[in-house]
Amino acid sequence: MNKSDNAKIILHIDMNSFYASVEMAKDPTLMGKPLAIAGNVEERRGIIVTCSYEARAKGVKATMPLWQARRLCPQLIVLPPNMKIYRNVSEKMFELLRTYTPLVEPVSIDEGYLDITDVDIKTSYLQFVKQIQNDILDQLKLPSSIGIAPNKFLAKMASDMKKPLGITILRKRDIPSILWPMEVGEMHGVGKKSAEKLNKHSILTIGDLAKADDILLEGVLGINGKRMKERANGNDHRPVDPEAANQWQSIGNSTTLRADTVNMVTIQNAFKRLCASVSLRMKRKRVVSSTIQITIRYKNRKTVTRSLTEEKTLESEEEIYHKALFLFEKHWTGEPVRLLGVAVQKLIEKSEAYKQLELFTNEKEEKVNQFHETLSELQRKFGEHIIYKGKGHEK
DNA sequence: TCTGGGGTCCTAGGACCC
DNA sequence: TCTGGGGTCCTAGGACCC
Repeated sequence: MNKSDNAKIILHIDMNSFYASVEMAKDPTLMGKPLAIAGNVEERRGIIVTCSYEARAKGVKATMPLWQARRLCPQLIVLPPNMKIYRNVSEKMFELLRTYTPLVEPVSIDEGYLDITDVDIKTSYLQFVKQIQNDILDQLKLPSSIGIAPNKFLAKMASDMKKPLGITILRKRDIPSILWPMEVGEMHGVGKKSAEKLNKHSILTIGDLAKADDILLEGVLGINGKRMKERANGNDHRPVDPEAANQWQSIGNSTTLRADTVNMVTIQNAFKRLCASVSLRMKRKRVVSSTIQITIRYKNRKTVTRSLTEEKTLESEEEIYHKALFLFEKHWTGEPVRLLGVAVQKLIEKSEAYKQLELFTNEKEEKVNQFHETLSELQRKFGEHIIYKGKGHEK
């Protein structure tokens, strides 16, 4: 028994159909109507990003092609995403959450974890959480669902159980009756592929997973098998980390072209826009990178990624564009291209990058000096006929 | 006439070094 | 005659999430 773990009280806050709700808060005449946010609204490739509960009632779902959604719900109101506004509202939402505790970890634009273990609560936890939910609704006009549990995993599963505007408490002792009867694919972290694999071994529910054989699980899911079994048993020791959201692993942009193309000018222009955006975002976050990756998706949806790593770090639009185009020209099969992407990885904070460069240069100098000392020593010993052919003399 | 765009983490093979 | 084993880095692909 882990005392500190048992004692924790974690919340998972999930905004209900966030983009659609923000649009409704902005324009109340949309309330109560079937509303969808979709990318590429005017083009055939649009898909539903999110939709209101009124639209869901008609069968409209996220990731559904727009034309299909319109067929199911002819009255559907469709708006393009306005990410700037959503990000702004999201920031306000997290600011509000930080008034309850500094231990707030944003997970995405519309969800996050709170550790309220050490918050001095005068009323009951349920009352306290109701207050948070009401404050978000009053101040931002946005509905949310909140899970209360002893760890992140259970809180996440709990927030998903009642939508919209739900509050769900999931205690360890509730696990056999509430969590275990659920299908294994409903578990956070178990997607379609893993669920299929588990089903083949007669692991159908979260309860089956909780009791499954360790060796079998490792064979089916690798290292993730053990982790998922632990979670199915209600164990999850990940702390709520307010800094996690500021530690970027990669920054990338991609775009599906208006039509599949082999036109080099179209391709270059797309890369230019993508690289400009990636470079701008790097500058804002004050990071540089030494690894660049491009993505090419072909007409038949086959997707390849190609990357390169260099000693020198990249940051400017021109440098990134140059490398991206180099990678594209080297690896393109010549088939029609559907999507292009550019991403930078292995990010280093700009301030750190200078330090590392200095260190690297110093090391190099030291090595050169050492070499020359050795050389002089040898020359003293054996005479001048030992001649050093440096790089510049080769070929 | 189907399937966007933003991410994270893990795996597996090959190169290379000791 | 036939050849180990550990470690790290790089690259590409895949699963998963919102």
